[in-house]
Amino acid sequence: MTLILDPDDPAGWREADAPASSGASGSHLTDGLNPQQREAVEYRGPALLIVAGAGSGKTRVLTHRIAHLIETREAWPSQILAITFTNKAAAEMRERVQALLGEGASGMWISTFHSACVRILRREAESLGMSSTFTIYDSADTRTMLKRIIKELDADTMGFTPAGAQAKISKLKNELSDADTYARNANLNDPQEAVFCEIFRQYSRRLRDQHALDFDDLIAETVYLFRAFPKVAALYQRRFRHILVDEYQDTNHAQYALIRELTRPVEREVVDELDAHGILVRGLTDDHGEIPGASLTVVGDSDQSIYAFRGADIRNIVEFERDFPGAKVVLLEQNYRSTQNILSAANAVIQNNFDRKDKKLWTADGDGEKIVGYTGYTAHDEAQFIADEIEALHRAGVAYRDIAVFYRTNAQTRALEEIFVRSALPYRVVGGTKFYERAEIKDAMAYLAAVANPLDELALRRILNTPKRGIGPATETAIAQFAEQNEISFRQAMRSAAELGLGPKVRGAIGGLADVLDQAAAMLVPSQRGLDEGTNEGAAKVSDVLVYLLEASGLIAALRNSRDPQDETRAENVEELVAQTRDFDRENPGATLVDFLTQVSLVAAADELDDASGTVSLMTLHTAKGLEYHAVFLTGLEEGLLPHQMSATEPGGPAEERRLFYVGITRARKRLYLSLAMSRAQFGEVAVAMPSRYLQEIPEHLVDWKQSPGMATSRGGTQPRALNARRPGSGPGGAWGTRDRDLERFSVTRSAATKTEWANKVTANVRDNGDLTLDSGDRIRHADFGEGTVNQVTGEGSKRIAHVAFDRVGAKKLLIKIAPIEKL
DNA sequence: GCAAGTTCATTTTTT
DNA sequence: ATGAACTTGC
Repeated sequence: MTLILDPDDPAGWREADAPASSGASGSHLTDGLNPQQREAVEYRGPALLIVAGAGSGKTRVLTHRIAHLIETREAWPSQILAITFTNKAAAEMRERVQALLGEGASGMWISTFHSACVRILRREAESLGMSSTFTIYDSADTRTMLKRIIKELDADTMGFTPAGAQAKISKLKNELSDADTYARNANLNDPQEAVFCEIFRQYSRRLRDQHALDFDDLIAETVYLFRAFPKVAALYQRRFRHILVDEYQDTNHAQYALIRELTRPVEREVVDELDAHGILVRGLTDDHGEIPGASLTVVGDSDQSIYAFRGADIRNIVEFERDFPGAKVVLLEQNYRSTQNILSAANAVIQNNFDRKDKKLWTADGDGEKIVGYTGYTAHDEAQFIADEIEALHRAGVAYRDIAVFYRTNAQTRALEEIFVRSALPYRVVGGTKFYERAEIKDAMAYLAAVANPLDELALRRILNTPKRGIGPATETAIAQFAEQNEISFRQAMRSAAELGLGPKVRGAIGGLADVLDQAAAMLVPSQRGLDEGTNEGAAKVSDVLVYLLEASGLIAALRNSRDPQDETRAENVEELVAQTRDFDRENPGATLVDFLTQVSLVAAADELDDASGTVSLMTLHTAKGLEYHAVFLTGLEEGLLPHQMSATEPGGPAEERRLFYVGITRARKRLYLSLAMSRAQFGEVAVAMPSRYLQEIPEHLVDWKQSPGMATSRGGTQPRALNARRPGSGPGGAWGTRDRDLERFSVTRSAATKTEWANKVTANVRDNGDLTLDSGDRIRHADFGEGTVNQVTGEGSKRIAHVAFDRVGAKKLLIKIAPIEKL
């Protein structure tokens, strides 16, 4: 029996074969599963909720369920829509399903909410009166727009900020509200409200004029499309017979509504109409001539809901049974990831959250090692402990890629990075400063965006004077006004530069830019054959267009010829972008420029993770969701950081922070480290930090404190000290969280000294030992570690690493080029 | 219109 | 402490 796959049209599939009996062909898909997992794979019905505790094998269940549906011939791959949280998770799921089936399963839609919606919207753009090449604006783009709007409306005098307006608009869109709906219910007598309505309206209008959508629109517009055009909706309702949603606890109202629309039955009249248009419906209809709603499977864990700030509504999962009457619920509680000690800690912490269904993770694999705790004097001290422990793990055979360091805020990476660089520890920050957020990359991308969508005013204004070509703000405003008055686009107004009464130099510059963009656009037109066949044949590759734009616009030349030393790095970054477009062209033959722009817009932090890289991963607790590591370090476990200061005022804030901690704990397979600092620099000021309240929720016997908060404050002589501890002082034994003025003073001096010597590694110049040569046997002195003997030197050039046995603190690895050392 | 100097806010998490 | 944003002088 062969599967004949027609990815985009499952028409006629019923005639192909009678479904095989599920037992026989699906057995290898249920072997080795526990009874609950097996039920989750085999259950058939309109709605299924899988409550999957952390590490309970939910990805396995999902992939097996999909494969089972296909192998039993209950569904064609093209009838399956699976929604994951990140593109990486989607790719992984696709691979695993294909591995289970042993053959290609093309036609399945496995993607994020956003990617799936873009795909639908580009296809159906016409219905919405929009170009299929619409631009997707990221949060930086929308903030720029809002900034302009607020300025023009003088709304800043009323206390409006771009960030504030952005948050509020995003929240409204996630509730499926729009500018008009909002204005109708708003109290317009309140001037504050009235101005906000105007901001919202302007913002929406500009997006529409520029054929651009923001992140929230991607979901909301798809819902709108389905509600306004039942026939369009019916195409997708008919196609997707099985919808599976992962991380359901983090869906917001708009996403919930989208799922509701997709699982709606197709009414008889619409079915008839589809039939009349030659769309096959035979075999899909029930006795009433309707196409029944798709079957829905959602997987989630309300204890891991950590995106309420972004509109995620925990009620979606809590009230699933009410929303979908007759839904089956399967509970997965057995954990296959972590040791019992780690799970006991996680259970103890999450138990403190009220109104949750009691649920306890358990494993059959034994207690494992104790959790390790450490309290540093400063963030640098904490980071040093982490670096040392990572080295110890590595020596014990744990690969770097199997180790991760988590933190609450991105700002915490600084201290960690400084110490990791100095310790020659290979690491990678996931998320954080993203490549595509760099100014020079955004510039280059804006050129591409302006070519792909000529109505994209934001992109045009960005590149208008980048590189510098003598077009200043005055000229920019003049063009914008001319466009407004004549009701033409910004791009068209540029063509009319002659009518603006500008000088010949400026006019030439504008014309030159317009010509470059026209030329690039011409490169992208497919050949006649491509046009006839609706393919992209004959169109220039993305990399070729980018190279043309960079050279013809003078952008790359400006960076190369600049005397600003940072521009050299920027030129390299732009070249890296060119390399990335080449990769894209190679991996996606026939893909368009718009495809490239879409992919870039929708990358998530976790998508950057490269499993093959031999590096330690650093990321926020949010990014860590869904991942797992052999060893996990949870850092900065202090009041004000976790729970974060900002969460205190939010209703449900502290509970969500606790879930965040819970998510962090449950990422660890074998080893878990909890660390904090007694003092932390914030805004350049050093402040005393208190241990996080959540630490006390972990039973004492589970944690082995190498240096407890009490020890760190008292610095008593009998206690084990930090590996690079300062002189132990004397003093009364401090309790959990007591202050110590000596400590404060000490920390300030230490960190200040370190800071001056070790300015930021990216921007400022780092200490450079240059050609310092070291050999085994040499004696050196280190700023922090004191004197020691070099055992060995490895690596080449600037990557040479000294393996040093220090007299006081033992063995360390140092990057010779930048370590604060001198030869004695 | 541009470069250098000064002020100022910034830090919660992200598709 | 740092980088963005604004002001001042050429």
